[in-house]
Amino acid sequence: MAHTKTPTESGTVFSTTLSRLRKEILTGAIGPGEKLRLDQLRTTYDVSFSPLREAISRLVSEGLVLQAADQRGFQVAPVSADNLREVTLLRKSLEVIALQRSIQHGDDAWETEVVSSMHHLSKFKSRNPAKMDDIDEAWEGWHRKFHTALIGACRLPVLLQFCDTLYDLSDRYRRNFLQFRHVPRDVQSEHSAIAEAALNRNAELACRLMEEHIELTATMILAVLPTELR
Amino acid sequence: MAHTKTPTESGTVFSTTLSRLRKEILTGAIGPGEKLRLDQLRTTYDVSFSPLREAISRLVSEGLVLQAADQRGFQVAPVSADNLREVTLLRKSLEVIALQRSIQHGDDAWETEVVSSMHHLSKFKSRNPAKMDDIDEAWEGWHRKFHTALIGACRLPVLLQFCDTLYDLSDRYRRNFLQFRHVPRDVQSEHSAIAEAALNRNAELACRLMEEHIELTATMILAVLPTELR
DNA sequence: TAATAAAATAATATCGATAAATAGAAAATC
DNA sequence: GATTTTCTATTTATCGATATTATTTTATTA
Repeated sequence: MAHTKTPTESGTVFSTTLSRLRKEILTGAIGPGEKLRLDQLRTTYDVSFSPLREAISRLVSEGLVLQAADQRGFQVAPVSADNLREVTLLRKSLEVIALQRSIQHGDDAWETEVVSSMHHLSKFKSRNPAKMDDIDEAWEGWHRKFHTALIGACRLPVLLQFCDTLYDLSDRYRRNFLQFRHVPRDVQSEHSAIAEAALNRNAELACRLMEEHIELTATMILAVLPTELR
Repeated sequence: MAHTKTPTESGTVFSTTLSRLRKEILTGAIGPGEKLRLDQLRTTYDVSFSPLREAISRLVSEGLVLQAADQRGFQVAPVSADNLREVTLLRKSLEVIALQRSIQHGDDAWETEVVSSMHHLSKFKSRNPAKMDDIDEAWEGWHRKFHTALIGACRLPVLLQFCDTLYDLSDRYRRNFLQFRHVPRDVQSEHSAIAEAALNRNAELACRLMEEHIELTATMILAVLPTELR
């Protein structure tokens, strides 16, 4: 079978499989606690075991997948209020460190990135519940870019890695439990306030706003989290 | 070939390969920046590609191995003063959070673990430079157990994972650059002071001592780090 | 009928082989 | 002589098959 590669997909089988798996877990297409059946995934993704297992193995380090005991495979990490609280606590602690340094070191390129991602994000007036899928995916992309841009100039690559992991871990909660609900909140203003403070090099304010932003999201998720998970 | 399994080795091929690789990188048996030749490792460890690559993939997430561009394999993460400074900064930030909570929540089992690992560690009067290998490996084991025990009761599993990763990352510097040097320092006293403060539930003191302990080690490594790495 | 054991089934972990890509060496060109 | 090009050798990434382990089903016994 001549494998006809989709032009948009590039890189190795491993990396595309990793992205695909991560996305399915973040969106909830593969739900919390769900068992990962290797043979089924292998068929669905049309790949062999090696790159599939390699991808899953990465997600284990990231905490999105749990490795059961030997010979008993993998499962998507379960969700719980405790886990969300921990992830939120860590995200606040680490993003504040990163943001503070980023504001300190940020150069022109950094400002450009912040302004640009902020601009793209602000173009989504209201997240139209009609044609959700496409728009949502785009919004999610820019939202992540925005948060990444803000802390991107901190010059601490290991920390950025941690922040990225924590973003994924909390993102899963938001996308699984907050997606289709009406939230009484002006996220747009929160974002622009953070961006403004950052660009004005007001580190203290920016960090405080960021903490509040992260905390508020977590609070809203906790409020709607099924009781059996609390 | 009937694969005769060594009785001491247990678990999957993957997990033993992961441990072995990690150890070789931490000790410097495979040095910083060194390329990982898959076929050579495969022969040395007598395993096949799948579990080998899976193990390497994990080490990439941990930051001990770098994945080069597609199709260009892996290399052990290089060392640099900047990286050591970052890892030190993060270790201090995160271990303090963990230690503070651990002191807050620690129960009898926690106290026992701390006392026990402290005791074992203190039995190594001076690290005899003669029969280094065996003694050093044992000391390294208890040293890690001690640090793990201190923060073990924090009830933040994700944080513990981060701390473990950071311990590895800084441990590599210590074992590669400080091992055979005489250090003008009473590490034993530092450890017992931290343990005492923790058991007395004096979180503030314990955290301060821990920060100093981590910082001091880093300072000494930086002092002897080859100039081209600074 | 409940509990246990045996057999069948399904899933995982690992292997050895193949295909694809890169890096290095030799030849050709300017 | 330096630079580019082609060919070869090495190395990586991926595959499909096999062996091992867990789970479910069926049969057996108390």
